[in-house]
Amino acid sequence: MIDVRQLREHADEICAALARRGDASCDSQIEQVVELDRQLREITARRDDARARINELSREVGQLRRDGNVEQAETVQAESRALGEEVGRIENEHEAISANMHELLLHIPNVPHPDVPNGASDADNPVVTGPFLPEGGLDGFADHQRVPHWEIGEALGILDNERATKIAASMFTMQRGAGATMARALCQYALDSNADAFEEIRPPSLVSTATLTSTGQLPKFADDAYAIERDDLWCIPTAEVPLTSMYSGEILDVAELPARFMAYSPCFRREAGSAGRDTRGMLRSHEFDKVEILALATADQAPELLVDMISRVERMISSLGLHHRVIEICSGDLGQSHHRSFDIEVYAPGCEQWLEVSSVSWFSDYQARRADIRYRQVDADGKPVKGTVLVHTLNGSALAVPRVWAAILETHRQEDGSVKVPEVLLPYMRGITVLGG
RNA sequence: GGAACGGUGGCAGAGCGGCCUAAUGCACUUGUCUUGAAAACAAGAGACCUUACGGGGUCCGGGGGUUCAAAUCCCUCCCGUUCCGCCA
Repeated sequence: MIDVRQLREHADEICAALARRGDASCDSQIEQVVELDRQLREITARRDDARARINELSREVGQLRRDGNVEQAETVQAESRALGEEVGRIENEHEAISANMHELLLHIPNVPHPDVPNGASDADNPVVTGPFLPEGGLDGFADHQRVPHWEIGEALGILDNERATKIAASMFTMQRGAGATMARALCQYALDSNADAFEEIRPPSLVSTATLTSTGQLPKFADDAYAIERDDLWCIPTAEVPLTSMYSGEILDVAELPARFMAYSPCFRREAGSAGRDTRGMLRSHEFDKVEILALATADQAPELLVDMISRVERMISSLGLHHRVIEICSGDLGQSHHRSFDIEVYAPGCEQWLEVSSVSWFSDYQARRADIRYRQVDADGKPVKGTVLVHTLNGSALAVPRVWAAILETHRQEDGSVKVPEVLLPYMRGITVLGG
């Protein structure tokens, strides 16, 4: 959510910033919110005055009854009762306006960072780092690398999606043998690589409706999540969901910031609307493994953390011997909650496409307002300052297993058809150095 | 799943229709005293909304109800502890 107070005072600037997203409906929504906010404050004032009067009268009644003056007490009670009915009416009005305003606010997207490039769609996302490719560029890959991973996986007996489909449904995957080992090795490697700065969390994989609303998946994207209706729980689509909500409703000490967390988790996505797309191999599936990194920070700390998180992902991808580039998401392609966002893409020579393997994003205080995560500031002497401030949140995938797994198969396939395991994964591979060797 | 008991300020913990504008203790902050500290004494201290910056309102797990008035009574949901059952 964006800040209503900001909206009140700088509506024009916010409208202009949101216009860059290319969504024309924002102007009228903001106009409505500003008007509802005005009404709400007026009604709140009326309600509070009436309540103050009731409190006063009730105290009077108490005193009169103690004094034994029953008759006068009853007169005052009658007055108070009438006021109570009035408050009830005002409250209903207040409730209606407040709900209306909240609903509108939930749909107004975050303001893009000033440095976000203008653009209409993903076609306009500029490459900001790389591409890092072999000599000869996209033509520099050898013929033995130009085999799609689903063919490699099947030939080596380490991918068995047919059986995954049999026991679950289409778009579920299953790795076996050394393939399964390598999938797990990737998770361990990603966790170990970030353990210097991030606390490891093993969060719940099912969360409440309230939790899924805090991070913005609900109410708008309910169709994309698996629901367990009987118990009113949802399967998490990413560890971002439980990690962001860990401190919801809490007030942190500024000394605790930046607070950095990482978690391995399974991720469940219904992929509604994606049926039939990327159905082969590992490019898109209903359940996959991912290691997520996330930070709660002050506004000042956020830009530096963003850069750090991106370079962590880049280093990891490079260390696996993969070819990558970093693109910045342009204003028209930016997700609803995002303030600024970068994708790390890996080139998969077998299926001949750039695969999005990570998205690192800065949400400013947009998520924190929804999740109510704040911190207390201190002054120059280190003493707590009155009041609280919302944190900024950042997160990104440190490593999403399936697409990296696929890129490894294709990139490191050797002339004899086997696949060389990247050196950094060897400590987790139980002695396996080659898949299918 | 069954039963019992709980959920109150940073923590502990009283209150069980009206001086609750929430006792008391610990921790905290600021003063006084002191060379400094400790101790003692005194005062203060939360969050949120709103404001004509004087204030006003809300917050005792959540929601609803009874009442002139609810931390306190009623309903309901959530969470916790203990015991039983079941289980990895």
